Amino acid sequence: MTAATPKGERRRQALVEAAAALLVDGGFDAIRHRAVAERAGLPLASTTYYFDSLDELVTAALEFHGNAELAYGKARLDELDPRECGGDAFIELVLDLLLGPPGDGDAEAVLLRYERLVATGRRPYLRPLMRRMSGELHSLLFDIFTRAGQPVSRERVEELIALVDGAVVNALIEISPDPRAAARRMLRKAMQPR
Amino acid sequence: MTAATPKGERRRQALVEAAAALLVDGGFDAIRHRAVAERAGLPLASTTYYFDSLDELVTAALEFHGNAELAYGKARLDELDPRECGGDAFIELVLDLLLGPPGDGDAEAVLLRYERLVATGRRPYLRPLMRRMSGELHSLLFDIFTRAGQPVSRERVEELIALVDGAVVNALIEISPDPRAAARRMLRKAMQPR
DNA sequence: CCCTATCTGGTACGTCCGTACCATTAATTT
DNA sequence: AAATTAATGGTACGGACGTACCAGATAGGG
Repeated sequence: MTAATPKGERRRQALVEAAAALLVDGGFDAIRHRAVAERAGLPLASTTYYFDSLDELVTAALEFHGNAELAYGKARLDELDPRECGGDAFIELVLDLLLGPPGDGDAEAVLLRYERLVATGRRPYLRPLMRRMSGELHSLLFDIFTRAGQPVSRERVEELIALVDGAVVNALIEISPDPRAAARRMLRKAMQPR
Repeated sequence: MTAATPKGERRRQALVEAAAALLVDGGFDAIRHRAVAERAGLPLASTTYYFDSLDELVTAALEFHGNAELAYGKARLDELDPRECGGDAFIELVLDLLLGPPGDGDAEAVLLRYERLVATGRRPYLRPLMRRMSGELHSLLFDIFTRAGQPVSRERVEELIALVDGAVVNALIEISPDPRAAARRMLRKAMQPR
């Protein structure tokens, strides 16, 4: 169900944002009617009024969060100074796009991106959305490589993404996971000139 | 709690196997007291009698399934004929170790391995176990490369594993996912002589 | 103004869950 | 055989969940 009134639209949006916040904090399973309503400061019934099912709410939350991530990526592309992308800085840029900007809750934040990919395996209804967002991310990386004076094939982009993703997933089982460091190591090795 | 009687031990084992089967079918969330009991043909209370908590049951199931996978890998290593591991056959062997033998429920089966990795991110109590199993798998692959006359560094093994894992996770969002094919493509490219 | 469509929010139903309880039975030890 | 320990299985409790319901409030168009 969609809102028909400006106020209704604002309410609906508040629910989506609350759901996205829960998604970041606790993964897909954290998105529940009651939790979303409480986080948005709205009554329980508002969640069923604006969303026909929980899946719809989950989809909206994922889309919201994905768009935010893509917007961040595009901003980074726009402000990219081709003279300043020597090796290490460029690698950090790529990591920022794939893992999000570095921070305290690093492992926690990174986890979500990969939880999303895997969770999609058991939630087919998310596939179209995930495909779209994944495609845009690939294009974004392609553009960034090109702009940085390191043109690559689309195939190569996929290869590098796979390398980073694999490094991250395998780093998650460490005692104190540092997926970003693992990804950095792999990326550095793969990108060093031969 | 552990069993003290042979019959009790058998019952406990039946529960572990039922839980492992559920794990394969439906992921971690599918392991619930009632489901395990029903699958094992035992009463609900038997699950709480032999396992102090659900986490303990989950851990036992993961360990059981992991050991089975490792045993499969070791068997493949033992029967390996160094004369028969030309390019493609060898690649399939590596894929078998990392994704399990190919089959109908391919995508479904593959999903579990990656769900495990990611789920470990939110279940710290699984980390020691996962680390052990992951380490053994790495060693196994290292041995196989060596035995096959393609010696590699441990670092290179990690790199190839990451590549496969990344390819798989990214393949999961396709309309009809074929993670094995995606992994094969990446692996082939990475291993072709330069 | 009123009427109608939209929205609000409290409440309740049915289900599933983890876990606990406990009287009974089986097995083992003394 | 008696006593002690282990195992069994039916049942119940309290909580969380998705979802439905509905009386009341609100707001825009006639």
